[in-house]
Amino acid sequence: MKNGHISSSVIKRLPRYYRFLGHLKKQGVLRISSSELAEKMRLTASQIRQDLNRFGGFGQQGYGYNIELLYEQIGEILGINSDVKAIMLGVGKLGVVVAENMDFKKQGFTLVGAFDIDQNVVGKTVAGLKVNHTDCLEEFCKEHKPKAAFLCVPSSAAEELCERLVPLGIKGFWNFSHYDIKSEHPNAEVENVHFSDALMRLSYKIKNTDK
Amino acid sequence: MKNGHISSSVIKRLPRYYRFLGHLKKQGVLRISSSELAEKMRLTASQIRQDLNRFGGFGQQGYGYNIELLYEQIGEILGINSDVKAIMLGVGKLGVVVAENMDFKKQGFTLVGAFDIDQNVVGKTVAGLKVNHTDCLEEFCKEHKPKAAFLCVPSSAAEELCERLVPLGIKGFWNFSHYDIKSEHPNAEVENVHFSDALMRLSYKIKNTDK
DNA sequence: TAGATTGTTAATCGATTAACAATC
DNA sequence: TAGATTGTTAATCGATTAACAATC
Repeated sequence: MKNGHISSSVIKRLPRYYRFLGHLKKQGVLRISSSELAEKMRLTASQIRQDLNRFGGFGQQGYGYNIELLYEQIGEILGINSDVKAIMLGVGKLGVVVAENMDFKKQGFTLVGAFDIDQNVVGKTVAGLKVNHTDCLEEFCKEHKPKAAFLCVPSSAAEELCERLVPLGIKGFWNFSHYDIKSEHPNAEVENVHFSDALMRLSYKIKNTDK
Repeated sequence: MKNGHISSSVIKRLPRYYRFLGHLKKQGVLRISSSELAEKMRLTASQIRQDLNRFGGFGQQGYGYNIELLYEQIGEILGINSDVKAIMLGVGKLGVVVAENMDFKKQGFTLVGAFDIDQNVVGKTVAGLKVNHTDCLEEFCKEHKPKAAFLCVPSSAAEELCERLVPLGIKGFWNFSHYDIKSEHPNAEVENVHFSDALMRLSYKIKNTDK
């Protein structure tokens, strides 16, 4: 929209750039041109130059891009180095796997709390945190002021939770539930992880190959 | 591209339509107009009519869309009713959660096999299936001819696995690893579930709100 | 029939690609 | 310097939105 605004098409591609650059860096490659990178990533050189240039002139004419530097820059853009406090809602099987197997620091988050309504779960320790009852949400948020919520609850619970979380200052949701946060809370930032959506699209694609 | 080709922008929206229609159906709503649905989903009525019309005239002038019917049609388009054989690669914590908590039938898949290289896991039962050693992959695929693979392995293992799976007739990948299948196997159908990508984008969005 | 709402064409907007002058 | 490759403008392509005639 306004100048300086970065389109979501560009943002969506950033983590992939970050991943490819990370690999190249690990392999000890020092520089790469937009056309070489384009070939690896199956994009056009033009698109890469356009994308990167939205954020500044990271390249150098006649040379290309310094991988180490570009990797750092993209990380910075994505906020990898920030430290956003996040809480986990729902500590069922999925919540536990997510909480214990992700290194949130690498994405710029710190998990500061975990909540569930199940008395069999409340009090247990997950990812080094004692699980609180969801009743404590208001109190906890007023004290710790988390800005992100990871929703690993059924969609029935998600609706009510979002109604509470938004006024409590939660700005962003990492949403594993099927509740459509964006349509009810258009100002919230939302990243959905809808397993079944992905599977349905895969089903479509498999059905419609070579058409 | 060619006429009859459905753009991926449209495909991406289909599961969301399906979800909203499912809710409306459950609520007992019988019909809906494109403008009512647009308001609920925060889309434009135009877009909804365009999207649906790619697949046929499901609506009726002066009336709108029959919810039950449209729901069924979109399900059919997505291949919800097909029965694609799928295998799970990697039965670690994530693989187990995915295998045991998804109702694959609802997305048109049947899980017919599970594989791991860890001898502590091989032989165990997951989602009703005995876990095989990955060494048996070739034999198994020749016998059962699965068309989809669910990759819940580290990216180091994913590369080699894809090299084996593609020649074995796997057409589609549901990829939880960070290995970039598409850039090495451009003809494979791929749906990525990259947890950390979503988190990085969320980080970006939180950092750049109200800009 | 009159009113409502689709299907569909045309207009607009945005994203991608191509081209090339700037410059390392 | 000459060659390479960026940054950036212009051209193209595709997706979204608007408009309206068709029709239930």
